[in-house]
Amino acid sequence: MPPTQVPDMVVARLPLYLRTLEYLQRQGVELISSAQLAELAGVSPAQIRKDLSHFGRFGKQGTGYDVLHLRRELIRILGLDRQWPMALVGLGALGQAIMHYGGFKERGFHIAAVFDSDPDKIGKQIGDLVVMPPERIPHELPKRQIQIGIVAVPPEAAQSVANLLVRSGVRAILNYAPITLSAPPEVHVEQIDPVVHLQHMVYYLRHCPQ
Amino acid sequence: MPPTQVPDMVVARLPLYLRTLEYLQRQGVELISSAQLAELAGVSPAQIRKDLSHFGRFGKQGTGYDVLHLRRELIRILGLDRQWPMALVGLGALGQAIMHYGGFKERGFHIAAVFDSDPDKIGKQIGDLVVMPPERIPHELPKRQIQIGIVAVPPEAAQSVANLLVRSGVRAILNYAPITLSAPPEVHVEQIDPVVHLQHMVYYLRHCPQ
DNA sequence: TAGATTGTTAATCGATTAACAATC
DNA sequence: TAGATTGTTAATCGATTAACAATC
Repeated sequence: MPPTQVPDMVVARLPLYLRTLEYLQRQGVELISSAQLAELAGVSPAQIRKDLSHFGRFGKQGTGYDVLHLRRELIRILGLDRQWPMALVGLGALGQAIMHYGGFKERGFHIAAVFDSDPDKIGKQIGDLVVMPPERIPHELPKRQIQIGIVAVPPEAAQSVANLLVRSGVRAILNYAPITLSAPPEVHVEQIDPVVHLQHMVYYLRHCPQ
Repeated sequence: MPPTQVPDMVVARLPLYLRTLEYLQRQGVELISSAQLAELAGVSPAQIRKDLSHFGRFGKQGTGYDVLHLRRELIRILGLDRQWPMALVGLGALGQAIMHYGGFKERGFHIAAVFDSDPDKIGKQIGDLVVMPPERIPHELPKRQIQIGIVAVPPEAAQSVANLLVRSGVRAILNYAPITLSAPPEVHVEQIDPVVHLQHMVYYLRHCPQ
């Protein structure tokens, strides 16, 4: 129950469990064992039980876990029982794709402010938002209580955008620029770089027979 | 020198080092110490030296690493000294964004075949490719020597697309569908799900003061 | 040579797994 | 009750870090 100090690797797996439970719910499954859930989530049964034990006791011996109940508990633990507004910086091809990505709204996230430094884009309407210049970040973010920033600018600009976001009260940054951002320890940064994943896998294509 | 058995976590970090070296090269830096490289890559100096030691000795005591030389070595180690053609399955909003993502070509990856099951999309020209139905995957992939697949279909369809890719000789899958794919151990699967990253970070927004 | 930094070993740290008592 | 599966402890495993001899 008390999140005394949960390892970050454990927290990182909770969204995977949640996603699997949502999948099971769509399939109409009501009850699931740690063994079955582990199979679907790609981890070991012991790991699921150990991970969950950091937060409480959610199963029933001899029976397993109630899918709907465990899902609700994970939503509560992760803090997903509310909407999370985000700021998107950068409206190039990538930024526009992020802007229109359907997966956010479904799961409680939405883009509540958009910024780009291109004069041709500033003032343009996108959905129900108007593109603003980055100088407006320090004013707009606190006003809209935005704590999450998405960085989708070229790598040269990414660090200065991140600094601006941090100065404006952002505490979580999802970085799509192919560069490692530095940020104070209280700001959480995660990175999405498809090429890094591809390069990682290519190592094995080259080093494994066939 | 001999990749006797390198831990996967080490291989996973090599692309980050490579990316940092490319950044340094753009900045005109020619020589770098493990301490400086570590700072930029967001890891510890000892970890960089330990990681590299699995593959050989690339530095010079008292001096550090030659940026250009270490970059070339990492490219060779990762198997990036060639072009890698990929197959993209799914041409919804996400698939189209992936199709037009500029980061691939720059770094030696390109989409060499596109598939979608929508009759309205099949036959359409995109760049210099023609959209084909998924049934063509087993024929087209071996013909074009494609070993990498990108999955960008709805979650319900993702596992069956993955199965089809595996049967057609793919050995690496980059999965954008929000579901954990199962695949035989010789096939490497990596996942990109921005919402999982956001959910992970939100835990700390909720659990840390302020 | 003196100073700096690597490459490598040994020590520490933490995460995963195995096993089983508790219990539904 | 008998069977099944959790929650939890202890053992294992592996990754990271610290430290320093080697060496440029």
